[in-house]
Amino acid sequence: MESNLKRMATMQRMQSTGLELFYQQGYYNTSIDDILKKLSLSKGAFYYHFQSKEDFLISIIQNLLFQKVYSMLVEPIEGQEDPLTVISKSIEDALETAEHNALDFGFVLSNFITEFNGKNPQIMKYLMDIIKVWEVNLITTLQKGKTDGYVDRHADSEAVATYVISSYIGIRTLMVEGNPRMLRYKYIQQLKNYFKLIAQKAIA
Amino acid sequence: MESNLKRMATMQRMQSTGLELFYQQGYYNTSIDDILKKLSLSKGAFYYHFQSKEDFLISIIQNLLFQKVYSMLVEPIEGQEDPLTVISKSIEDALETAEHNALDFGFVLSNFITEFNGKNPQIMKYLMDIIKVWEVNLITTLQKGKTDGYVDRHADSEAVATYVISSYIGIRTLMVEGNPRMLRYKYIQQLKNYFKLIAQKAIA
DNA sequence: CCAATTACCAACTGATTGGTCGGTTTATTT
DNA sequence: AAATAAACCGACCAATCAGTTGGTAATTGG
Repeated sequence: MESNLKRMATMQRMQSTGLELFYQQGYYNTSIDDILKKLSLSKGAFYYHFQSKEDFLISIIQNLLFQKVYSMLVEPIEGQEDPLTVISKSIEDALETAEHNALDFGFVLSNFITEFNGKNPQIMKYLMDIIKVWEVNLITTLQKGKTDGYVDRHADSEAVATYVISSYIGIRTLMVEGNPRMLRYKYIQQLKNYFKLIAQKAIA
Repeated sequence: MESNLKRMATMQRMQSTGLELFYQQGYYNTSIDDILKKLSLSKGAFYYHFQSKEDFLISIIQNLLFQKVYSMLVEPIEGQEDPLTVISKSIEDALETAEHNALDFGFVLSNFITEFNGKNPQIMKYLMDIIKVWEVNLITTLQKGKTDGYVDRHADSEAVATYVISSYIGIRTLMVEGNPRMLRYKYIQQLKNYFKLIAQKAIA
């Protein structure tokens, strides 16, 4: 029974390192040996815990990635009033994380979408499901914002959500090169401008 | 002298097929044999014309990709009056191309950026240079739009350009899955809303 | 304390890849 | 027509990779 803990601990270590390397080098460009070398583990250990490289990836997406995206981009918005403020805040936080050090999980997600597009429909489904959760939450929050008087009633919540997600994915793609700090500043500035429009009456 | 034409023709065929497969399957996931098989050519032919796979890719980026992005996203805007209208038109056209059939080169560009990020700085530079050309052109056109009275003088042209590029890259990433037609519609709708703001006075 | 289960090791396999090389065919020049 | 060069062929090499297998070390329950 206690061994179950060790099993989980080892699997977690593998998943965590796997996500890190998959993010840095891409899934197809990262060999299982790369991951194992970093952990000082052997092939046998890997295939004892996971059926295949793909099975390993799926477990990472559904366990690690989903949770991280959720806690970073969904939870901070959920049920809050003044949606436009909390949405821009959550995105700004995500971009700041990205700028300072390392793993911005929203970006990991969009990287994976790009990498697996047209190659692995099953993986794509898991990834798009995470996007969907974010999207639905944005829409719900925006709609609630309408009844609470924060959002213009004429705004198309679905379209706004799409636009927000798009611009976030795009700015993260651009931030990999160039001056991330400046890019973030410019981006947030325009996002807030855009939100002003939605907060107004009878324009959107 | 005449043989030079044959050389160029063969190289063009290789580059064209190469770009198509690199776009569909990714660079690292496409073997040289994949390309040669499609062209009924041999390894020898490939290495007669190109030094390496990487050299091949660079030639594709600098010859094919650059020109295509330029003619699709830069040229239609260049020197035109009423910048906001022509910009949204050019993006709408690009998305329509993407939706209907095949190669949307702006998206090829952003796919490559994602794939080579952190792996090949040299390739990244070539790719970001193309983005830069687009960005500079957007900024120039927006600035000209200010003096011509189409764009609000208070608008931050650089920030607007960044925001436009970001959202385009993002929506294309999303369009790979889901309903591309609807996504395009929603996106363009919001882009035009955003542009209304910039056309107004003293807000942006 | 011992047997059984869990966790892990590391050599190996078969397939794929980028790249090489000696040779053949096709076109051009003289 | 002969000689030269350009264009292409395809077998081969070394490296890499996902996955297998037969074993060993550590843990645990009886």
